Amino acid sequence: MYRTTIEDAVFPNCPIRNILARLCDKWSLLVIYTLDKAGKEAVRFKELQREIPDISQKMLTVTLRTLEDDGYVTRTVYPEVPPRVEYALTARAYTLLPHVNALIAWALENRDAIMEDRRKACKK
Amino acid sequence: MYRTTIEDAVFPNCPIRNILARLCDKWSLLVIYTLDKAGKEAVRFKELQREIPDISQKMLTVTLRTLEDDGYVTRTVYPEVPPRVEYALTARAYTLLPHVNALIAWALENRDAIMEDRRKACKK
DNA sequence: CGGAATCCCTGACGATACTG
DNA sequence: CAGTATCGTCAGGGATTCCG
Repeated sequence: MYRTTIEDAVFPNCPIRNILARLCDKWSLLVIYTLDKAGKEAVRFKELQREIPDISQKMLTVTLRTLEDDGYVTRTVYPEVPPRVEYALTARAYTLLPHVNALIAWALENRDAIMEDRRKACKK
Repeated sequence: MYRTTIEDAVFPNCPIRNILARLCDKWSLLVIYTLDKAGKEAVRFKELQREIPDISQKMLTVTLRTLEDDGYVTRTVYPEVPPRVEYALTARAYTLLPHVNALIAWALENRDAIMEDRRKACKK
């Protein structure tokens, strides 16, 4: 199973590439947002899948592992049968969340106008 | 020449997927940031390439066109020889910029800690 | 100078099947 | 339940060439 690359080759210190580009893959922001929205301390794997119905099970696993690697998420395995695994946001993730939520709010406000522009551009 | 997809199939109204995921490709944020950083009204194509040396000419073109489609950037062609084309951020882009800059600042603050976590995770 | 067109390839991602 | 393993696809992206 793969994970995304560790560092950008040409600009190893570029915060946009090394930190933001990683958060900006297809699913990461959505997973963080969903974990927060749940309003609980911890969320089970299956529950996340229900909240994001069109993510594949593989990509949910990979995304969570990558988020764990970068310290946004903790993964807790309870030695039960059947197994129970819970994911929770870290303190770091909570300092990021206001910015993410601001972005989402901005996107919501501008969605209609942007989609309209996009449609126009598409017809040309 | 391709451009990224227009709408997300399953959640056509999801602001994260339709607006943010588009901004979060490999180059868009960096181009917006670079246009802003230049501190001018308009920036020429070649100049952008110099500022982002490892972007290919094709991807710079595609990224700029997509940003134009979504109304973040204007493209002005001057009928000269040799041709001159200038790109500028729109008002919409300027309302987005504070959020982007906040994210970049956050990434800078947390870069060392995140990279450290990432390295540890990598060794396991 | 600022592209467009073409070719090509990697890796991100999905689907499916299997497992402790 | 929460994964891992395997395989296949294809779109994102690079390199190169050509053009007004």
